[in-house]
Amino acid sequence: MPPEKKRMSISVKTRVRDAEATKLRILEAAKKEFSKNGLEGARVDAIALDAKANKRMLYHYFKSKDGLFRTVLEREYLNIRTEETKLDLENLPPRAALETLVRFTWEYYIRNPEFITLVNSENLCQAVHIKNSPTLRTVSQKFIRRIQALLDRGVRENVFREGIDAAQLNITIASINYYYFTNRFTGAVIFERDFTSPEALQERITFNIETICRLVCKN
Amino acid sequence: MPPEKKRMSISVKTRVRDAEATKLRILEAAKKEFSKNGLEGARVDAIALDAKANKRMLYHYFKSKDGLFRTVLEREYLNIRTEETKLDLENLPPRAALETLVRFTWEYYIRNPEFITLVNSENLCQAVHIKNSPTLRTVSQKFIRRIQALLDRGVRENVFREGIDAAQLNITIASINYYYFTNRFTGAVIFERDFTSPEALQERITFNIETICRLVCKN
DNA sequence: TGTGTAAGTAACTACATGGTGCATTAGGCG
DNA sequence: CGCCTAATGCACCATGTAGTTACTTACACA
Repeated sequence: MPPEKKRMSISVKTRVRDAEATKLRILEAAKKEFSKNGLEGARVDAIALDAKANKRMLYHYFKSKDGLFRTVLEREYLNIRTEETKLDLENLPPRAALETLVRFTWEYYIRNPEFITLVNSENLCQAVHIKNSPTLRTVSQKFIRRIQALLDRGVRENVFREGIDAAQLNITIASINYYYFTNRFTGAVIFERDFTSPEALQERITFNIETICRLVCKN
Repeated sequence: MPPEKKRMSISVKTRVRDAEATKLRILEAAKKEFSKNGLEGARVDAIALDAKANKRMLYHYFKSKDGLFRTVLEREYLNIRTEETKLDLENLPPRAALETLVRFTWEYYIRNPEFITLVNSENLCQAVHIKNSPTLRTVSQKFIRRIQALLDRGVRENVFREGIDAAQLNITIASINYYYFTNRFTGAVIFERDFTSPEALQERITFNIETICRLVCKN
């Protein structure tokens, strides 16, 4: 075998042994299983099976079930914050920027339903896994400062009301979108509607944008 | 023994065997355990122990772990709806009635933190336990109609905006209160605040009332 | 081409779990 | 008072669980 073919096999050819690929398969499978059944309900055997990996690998790379959960969760938080970063809030008029933010949050939850149940699991165990994550702290701070800057700009341009706290606003934006999805099953029983029909989704996002605009904007 | 003493023992004396009391102790213990650890995380042995009852009793009265969870959850839903019924929304000015409703929801979650985690568990398993509960359907319908009546009255009295849907409003009121509590642990990490300090609670309920009033009221 | 190391596998363990069979006992009722 | 039913208790089971031990195999580099 010529040496260049050997070299290629490192990066291009489908390798039989590929640590990174295996790790990723495990993480993807874990995300599915944890979000579907919760932290306690998730089965490591099921994760290993779905990842087409051996259970031993899972413990080799992530130490424990909780270690695996921690990694999954941190990746998910990083992912949403990264996507948020790409939002062009600074170059839009304040009101449009605000609406963009609300709509992004909404659509992110639709595209990533796992995120919500993972966060729920983490709160059930009182955030033990992320409590001491400096990375998470840093990206979160950045995000809040960005929203505060948007609020300040809106006030300067005389379109936003004064004295709104960025953290409170963030919590409210998250809540009206998050709650709708996480409680859609009990909601379907109580309100006797299909929460996921296109019409229902349309109605809700419209309502949510209205809610936030009336809260933040003048008039 | 005189017969009246025997009679008394049925209702007054501490009975060694008292089905209703045992049931109640099991239900209280189950509520604690299920809300603390989730449906999958809860241990029937722990429930029996805490209830000072035998595990056999638990299965005798509630058939299975899921049967017990169903009973606990239905009782909790009935409880919040019953308390809501006592709210004097009909005799207050519309705006005050709305504020009363928001404040009640907030305080109910503070007084009954278990409710939130129980509902989260139920949504994780896609509401299998309450899906076919006619009681729950009935009380929920009543509640929504009552809010719709309040909205209508507010419009007639020219203090509320037209065209607001009672279901959407209910979801929003629940969400801005519920989310704050259910996500207070991850929230503490992300926003670097104590979500449960008296000042934080005060700030949040004020913000939430403002949010709802600006959404519903004219001006 | 040979070799050390890291990737991968299968079988296993120790234990905890939800759930039961069966014997026992309290107490309301005739 | 004595009987019959419902409440209770104990010991047990089958199964599933997270985590591990001991081994094999691919492959990057010399």
